[in-house]
Amino acid sequence: MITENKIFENLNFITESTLRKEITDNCKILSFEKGDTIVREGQYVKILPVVLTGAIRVFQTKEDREILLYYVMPGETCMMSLSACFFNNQSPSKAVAASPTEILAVPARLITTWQTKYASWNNFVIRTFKSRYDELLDTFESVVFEHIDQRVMEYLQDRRDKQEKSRIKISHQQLANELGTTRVVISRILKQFELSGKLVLHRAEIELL
Amino acid sequence: MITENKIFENLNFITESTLRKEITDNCKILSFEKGDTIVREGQYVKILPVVLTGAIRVFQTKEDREILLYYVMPGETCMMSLSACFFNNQSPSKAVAASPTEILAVPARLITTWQTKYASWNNFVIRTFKSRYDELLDTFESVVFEHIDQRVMEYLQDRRDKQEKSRIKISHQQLANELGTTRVVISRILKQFELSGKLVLHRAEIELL
DNA sequence: AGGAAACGGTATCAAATGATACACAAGGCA
DNA sequence: TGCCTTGTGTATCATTTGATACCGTTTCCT
Repeated sequence: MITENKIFENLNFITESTLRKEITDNCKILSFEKGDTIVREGQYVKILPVVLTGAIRVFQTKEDREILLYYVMPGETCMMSLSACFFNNQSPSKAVAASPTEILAVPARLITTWQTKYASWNNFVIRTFKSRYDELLDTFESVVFEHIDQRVMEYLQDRRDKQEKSRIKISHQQLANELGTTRVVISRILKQFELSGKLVLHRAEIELL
Repeated sequence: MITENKIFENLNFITESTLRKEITDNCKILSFEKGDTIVREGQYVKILPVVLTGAIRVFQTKEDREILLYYVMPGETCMMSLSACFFNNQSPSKAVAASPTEILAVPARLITTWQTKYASWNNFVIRTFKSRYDELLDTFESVVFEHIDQRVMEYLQDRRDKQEKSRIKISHQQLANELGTTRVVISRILKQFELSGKLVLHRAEIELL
């Protein structure tokens, strides 16, 4: 079936055929446009979104500031929702589709059931907890011990390594929102980097050298 | 037996008697003096420490700066070790006994076994992942969006609420190490708070009003 | 008692970051 | 074409935080 292909080509770590059947029987696919809000701050979460295509941006806000927590990529799920589902909690952060995105919506009640029943699902859950924690700890360390200019450079290098292109499409405002600072600060820092020959600035695009 | 009492009076969430037996058969109790290092940064972790008495302080360091991640209290375990055990990883942070501390040392290999076998253990694992994540996220938010003076006040109020005493035994240097800043900064802020009548300073002790 | 170590107060200066304001350019769209 | 939105450069000033230095006090240890 066409639907099953779409699901399991990104969820190939799910090996048990009985689990595959449970998934197709109990879950549905939801689609979001770029910019759509998937989870609001403080929302009670009833489903676990597993990304099939696209990406979800999870971030924190305070007044007009934002800071990125992480992106949920295909085959991954959202830490917030996962822990919120386990304990019927509110999500502490916002989640927005970073591009046109399709998710597999897993009903909250099945998460724990499957976890005791299927090794691969349990693995998925544990792996999510662990990698999201490590990620957050990493970001935490940067925020605590590093200056913004280093964080900017690391962010750009990280992006470059992931996309394997040295031109990164992002505006100064967006970059500020990723790092929890303001546009002016970013513009100032980027200009310094350009003057010292580390990168070249284009409109809404940064070219690392 | 006296040992079993010591173990399970703090681990009363472990209900299965078979699991209790496995614990007494396979685990041992380790004792640490205040200040003893339990896990070094970058160490491979072979056992999961579950605190029976005392407390473990888990924190990050960079040069001469420190910042608190969390305390592991009786009946709790350390997130780092847990995730390090699951994936045979290095611990990203340091752990030190905050007071004379006894731990139950669970061999790493049993963590996953028990997790699929015993509901209460699985619960313990998931609960640990979740609460440590929430804690870290909370600290993260403070560091990103708040000024140090607010963080100092929140730290003190938090301590007061936990110990139910308005006199908090802590030196300025220790407080700086909890919050990732320096002694002079803390002294300055505390003096402001004292002048504005929010607290009274004593030697190595802060009295909240 | 005497000295070392820990603790805290404070002044001075520097650096990092933030806030505000304004100007101009590029691109989209009616 | 003309206008509006978005993106960027940059100056000025304020605030926050950090670094350093020096001093006096308290506590601990021998």
